[in-house]
Amino acid sequence: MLDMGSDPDSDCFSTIFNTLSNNNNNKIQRRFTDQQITSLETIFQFESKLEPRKKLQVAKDLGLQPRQVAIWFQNKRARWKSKQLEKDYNELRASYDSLSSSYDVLLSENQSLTQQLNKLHKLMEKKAKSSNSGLNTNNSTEEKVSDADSIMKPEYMEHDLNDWDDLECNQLLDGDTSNQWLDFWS
DNA sequence: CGACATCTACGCGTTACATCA
DNA sequence: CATGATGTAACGCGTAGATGT
Repeated sequence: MLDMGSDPDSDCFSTIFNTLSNNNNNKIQRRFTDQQITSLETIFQFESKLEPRKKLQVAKDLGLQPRQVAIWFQNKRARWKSKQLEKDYNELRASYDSLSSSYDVLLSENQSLTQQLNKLHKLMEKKAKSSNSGLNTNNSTEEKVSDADSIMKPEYMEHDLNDWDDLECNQLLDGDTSNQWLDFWS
């Protein structure tokens, strides 16, 4: 992109332009007064863009050139947008951090539950082996509930333990399914 | 009615200057 | 006092929409 701003020749144009558009200065930047700023800020709160007629009126009221008012609103919109972006970023960041910590908690719970399931699985295998070896003296068709079974929640008992291998447990927190979990907990 | 030129306002990036730590 | 960081008025450029020819 052509950078006219850093070109000395363009400064001549700027000077000419300033002379034409600003009666009394060129290159001398004059800060707006506190009253002018306050008025402009107040107007901006209600309308971030000015109708041409309103712009002329504001310029007249504040003793500014209409172009100065237009530029002030342009810069103000840019500053507001920048701050808004920063605010949005911070909110998203906080949301992400919250989700991330929730995920860590879920991951920890998942590992704990997986360990419990492994222990139960081994207990069940042990029990099955002892039953098959004929050492089980209980002839009743209804087996006595083992300690392992007694601590399992009913909803877990609905599933065959063989279906709850490590892979499947881990899948709960992997890929697309993790979103469902996070949605559920949010 | 469509094509083109001109004007206007805007967003974006940048510059030049003022202010402050 | 010098200097770097920050804020801000103003600018140039590109572009979209409105208007005129």
